[in-house]
Parts: sequence; C-alpha cells; structure tokens
Amino acid sequence: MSSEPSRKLTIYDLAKLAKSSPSTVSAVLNGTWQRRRISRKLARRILDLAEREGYSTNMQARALRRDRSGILGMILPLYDNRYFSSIAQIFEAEARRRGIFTIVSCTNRDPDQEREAARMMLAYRVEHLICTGATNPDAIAEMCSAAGIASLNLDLPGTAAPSVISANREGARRLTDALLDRLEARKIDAARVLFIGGRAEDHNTRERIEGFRQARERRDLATKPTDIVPCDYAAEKAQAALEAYVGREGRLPAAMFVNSTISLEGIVRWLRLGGHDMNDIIMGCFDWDPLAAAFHPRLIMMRQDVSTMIARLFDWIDTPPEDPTMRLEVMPEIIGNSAAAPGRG
Amino acid sequence: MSSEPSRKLTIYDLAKLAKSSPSTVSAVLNGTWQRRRISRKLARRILDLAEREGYSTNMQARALRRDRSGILGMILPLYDNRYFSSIAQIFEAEARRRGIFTIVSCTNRDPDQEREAARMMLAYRVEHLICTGATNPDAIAEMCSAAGIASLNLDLPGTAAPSVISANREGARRLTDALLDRLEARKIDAARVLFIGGRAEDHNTRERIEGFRQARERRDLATKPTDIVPCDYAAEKAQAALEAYVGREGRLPAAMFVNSTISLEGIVRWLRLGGHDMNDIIMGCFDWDPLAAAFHPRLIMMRQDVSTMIARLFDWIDTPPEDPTMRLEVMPEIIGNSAAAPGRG
DNA sequence: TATGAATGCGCAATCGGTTGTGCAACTATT
DNA sequence: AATAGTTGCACAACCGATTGCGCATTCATA
Repeated sequence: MSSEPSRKLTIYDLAKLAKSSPSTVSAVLNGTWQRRRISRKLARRILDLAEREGYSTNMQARALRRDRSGILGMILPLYDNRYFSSIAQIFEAEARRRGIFTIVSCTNRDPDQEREAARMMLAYRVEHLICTGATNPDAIAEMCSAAGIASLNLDLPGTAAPSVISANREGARRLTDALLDRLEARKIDAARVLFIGGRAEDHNTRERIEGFRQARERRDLATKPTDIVPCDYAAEKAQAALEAYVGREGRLPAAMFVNSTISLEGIVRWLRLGGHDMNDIIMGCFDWDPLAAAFHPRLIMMRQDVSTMIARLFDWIDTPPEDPTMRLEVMPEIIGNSAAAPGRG
Repeated sequence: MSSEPSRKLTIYDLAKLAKSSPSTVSAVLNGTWQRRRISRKLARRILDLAEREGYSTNMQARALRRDRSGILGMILPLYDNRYFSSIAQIFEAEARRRGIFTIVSCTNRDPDQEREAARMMLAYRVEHLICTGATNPDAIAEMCSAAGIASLNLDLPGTAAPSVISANREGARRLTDALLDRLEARKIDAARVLFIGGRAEDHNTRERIEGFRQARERRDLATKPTDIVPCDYAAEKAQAALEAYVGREGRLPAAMFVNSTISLEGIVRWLRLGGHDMNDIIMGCFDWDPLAAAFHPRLIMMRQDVSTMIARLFDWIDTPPEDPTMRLEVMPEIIGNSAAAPGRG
C-alpha cells in the first residue's frame, strides 16, 4: 500500500509514473489493450502499477465519455416484505454476477415519489429502468421512452413497456381451490369464504379476484359482492375490514383468501385480539413469508417465483422483446398444501 | 411535450435555442444564477425552455466537473428482515428529503462481497459510505480512508470509523429481565433459560450475551456455557441447535432469548414440528417483526430504534465527529411486555 | 536494398457540465 | 464630461476517461 494520495489517482498520474500515455493506460485498464496493440509487457507493468497505487476508475468520467452509465435502475414500493425484498436481493445478485451496478429506490406506492425517483434515475442515465409494482407504470414508461431509455415492468403490468408478472389469476384459482378442498374435507359450508386485502384498482388484485370467482364458479358456488373486500394492503385496513365483515355477518368467515402478508398481519392481529383460534378458520395468503409459515403451518401460501421472474427480466434486458406490450406470466408455487393438511401434523 | 429528441438535450442545445451561452444556461439550471448576476428575465426564459424541452441534467458530467457525485452509499447484509429493510427505507427517505441520491447494495454477510461493493461505490465516488452490519467494518473503513472518503458504521461498530449502534448490552439486560420476571410470575425455576442465535465473533452478539449474563448475575443466577448457543443467524442453524440442546437436557428450556427474527423462524418451526405449545415456553427476541408479534402476542421483542439511529447518522454526515472512533448507542424499545402479560390477554 | 505490412504507442478531440475571469453597457457620482 | 461602480453575460479552461487517427519502428518479402 503506497502512502495516502492527497488527490485521487487518474490515468494521467499513472501515465507519468509508467512513462507512458493516458490513452495507453486507459486501454490497458479497460481491457481494450489487445485491440489497440499494446504489448503484453507494457500492459502488465501498467496493471501492476495501478494495483500497487490503488487506482480506481472514475465511473463518472467513463460514463460521460461512453455515454453509458453501466447502471441498472429499479423502483420498488417497499422493502419490508419477503416478496419485494427478495426481488431487490435477487435483482442485485444477478446484476452483480454480470458486473452491472444497480440502483434501487423505494417509492412507497406513491405516484409522485415514483416519478421523482424515475427522474433521478434518468438523470443518472441508467441503462434500463425496472419498474416494480408501480401505481402507474405507464407514466414511468413514457418518461423513459421520452428520455430514450428502455423500461420494463415487474409485478404489476403496464401497456407501454414489456411486463413480467405472476400468473395471478391462475394462482388465485389454485389457492382458492386449496381452500375449498379443505372446507370440503372438513365438511364445512363453503358459502362464507372471504377475499380480503389489496386494491381494487390494481391489476393483480383484480386478477386474483377473478381467479377466486372462477374457482368458486366451477364448483357452482355463488360469490356475493360482500365476500370480496379489496380494502387496500395496510394491516390496519384489513383489520378494520374483517371487523366490519364479522359485524355484518354475525360470525367469522369459514375461510379467507388474504391478498398479501401485510394484510395477513392485520387479520392475524384481529383474530388474536378477539381470542379466536387460528385453526378454526382456513386461511390462504397470496404471498409467502417463512416466519408466518413457521408460526402457522396450516396456512396455505402462494410463493411468487421471484428467481424466474428476474431471470426473464434479464433475458429482456439482454435482448429487448420486439413487442413493447409483451406480457409474461410466471406461475407462483403453492406452499403448505400437503396432503396431510386436513389432519393435525 | 416536444417531439422525441434523437439525442439527449444538453445545455449547449438549450443555449442555442435560448440564444444564450452554455455557462449562463448552466448557472440558471443549477440555481447559481443570482450569484452570477443573470437577469431574472433571462433565467425565467431558460427555465421555461428547459421545462418545455424536457431537459435533464447529466449527473455524470456534473459529478465529474464538481468532483462530487451527490450520492450516498450504503452496504447492507440483507433486505429480508424488518430491521434491515427499515434501515434501507428510512435511510432512503431521509436522503430523499435532503435531495441526496442513495445507492444501497446488499452483500449477504460475505466479506468478499462487502469489499467488492465498497470498491464499486468508491469508483462511483459516493460522498459517504455507510457500512451496515458488516462482517469486517474496519476493512471497508480503510478502503474508504485510502480513497479519501468518509465512512460510517451502522449496527455493527468498527474502530476505524464512527459507529451508530443499538445499546445491545443494556437492551439484552432488559429483555432478559423481562423473561426472568415472567418466570418468577409463573413460579418457574429460572435455571433453564437458553440464549440462542447470532455469531460469537460479532460485537452485537457478544454484547447481548454479556447483558444476558449480567441480568442473571444480578439475580444470583448462574449461567452455564451450554445455556449460550451463538449458532449463527440462519434458521436451520437455530433449529439444529435447539434440537441438540433439548437432546442434551432432556426437555425444553423454560425460556429463550432468541437473538434475531431469522433464528426465531427456526425455533418456531422446530417447536411446531415437535408439536409443542408455544405458550409453554417464554420467549424473547432481540429484534422486531410485526407479523411475529401478531402471531405470538406473548413474545417479547426488542425493537431497535432505526429512526433515531438514522437521524444520528445524518447528524454525522452533516458534521463529521472529530473523533473517528466515536461510538453512539441508541436504546431499543421493548415490545409486548405489558403488565397484563403473565395472564391470558 | 527497397517495399509493404504489421506492431506499438501517443496525440488530441470529445463527452456535458462548472466556474474563474473579463469585457461591454449602463448607472451613479463628482 | 470624466470616472467609478454596477449589472449582465460570454469565453475558455477544466474534470477524467475514451477513441479515431497517425506516426515511428520492426519485420517479412521480393
């Protein structure tokens, strides 16, 4: 380790030290030296020198000159559930594997914050912008296309950029089927099944509601409007909605389709506060959380296949789809629906 | 909205359009126009033009020239628990409030990934690097100081940069006290209390163990070495460690100090699998998760005060402490230890 | 011993902002 | 009317990389 450089080392400094030129040093350090016919000997000397002196490329200068930042941007609603946090982690890991730098920003499901974050990412000239669970993906996609950079949607689809999402309808159908199967096994009337959580205006919730409906329809079960309560995601909202439902109906639902782990939090809290036994009610959750699974092993969960979703995303980053309205659905996996489920484990 | 610009708009384009000069346009757009005595009229004209044409400053160019990126970097072990995810979220929110851009990278508690992420952040010339829960904070601090940029530690302290951490020892003492109080209330022998989870080589775990010991000592309770099992954080490790403990002791511990929510996951799973009743055992967890709290309201949790920790961090970003080895401890809050706790709620 | 090709490297322009400095034109002062 | 001060803006030199181009050498071939 050499002594503290008072100023950051540049290729000009290295060129002087190596008695060479900045262009040569640059070529050596960015790996294009063979193409520029720099001798292996000189290359090695410069590389050693750079290593010894602790040189680090100024990415701003590189980005400016190359007109490519080497950065991938992602906006995300939140980090604080397993679904979104694993999206961030797997996205980062995959980008790192490819030597790409990532910037992730969470925007709290707030359209203004989404736009502002996108504006910043565009100012930093990210090469792609991944728009995850955005309230208004098309607005972001438009900003991106105006800036001439590609955008992709994840989790919630848009019409202005390609989207990778979960197979929400089919997933919801399967989750509902699992609930109905358990009711049948316990010979419980399937009339009182409640769908709770999510936003009526978001695509995923609408699809899941549709899947829920279809699964019931196929068994000739009617679904009342009051059985479907997209009361937003927040735990408190779900708590209040369940309270209201029980107030109206006079008793607990026999089964519940809970639309997210954050809604589940409210549901569970409400049940606990009321002194209800979790096992008296059959629950499914369209999302996955290992702690919840540990606490309540009879809870059925849909685990969205984040690895596959991210893999498809990178496929599109590598080779952009010709059709910008392309939509790809990835099937989630059902967890906790073992055959032994009806009995006590 | 004007027609699609084929090339990204620059201050030179704007200068031409406004029949002005690049330096004037620059001054107007970065807010220094008053100091440079640009007339209000011209400034307005240029601002309107920039707005109309959808101009966006090239941050790479700005950063290069200013020699300041305007970026704050943070490395983080993971996103997938509430503690770290709220650190990321609150950090971002606070930075956004100040108009600072952030880059967060998670490094999976892997020293190599930590160094690599730090190297990248330094290459992008972040202005500060926050090192959260790093396995080797001093190594990162050294890299930073060699590059001439300030670093700060969060969650796990180092000796080469100022650190903001939780009051682990005192927090652990209080959590242990809560466990012992409950044992007393139930008139249960306090011999069989198990500390489980974490890494013996990390500072926080050592401090918590010390707090655990002290709380027992103050009640004249001896602590056997086998009562303390820092088996790493992973759920599987905790699961195996508990299994081993029970195998040795012939029965369950009466109470447990679980060192993280991820360890808690393994503990709860193991208890469930064995058909044990969660309420037969008094549990505390040094960390907080609202889903866990909802599922198990008698679980006592220490919620680390992330908001305060981040606030202190930004204090130091604003005015760096004179002493680089400075360490600040922020008291965590105990959750779920209400007076009504011993009875059924 | 010419001639042409290949090898090895440096020159200088460039990316898009920022900022020290200078120079008109205008206003106030004596 | 001459001088000094103020106002309003443009010039041009950077920041640190990248890259098209060109010029010496050296090597192979005739």
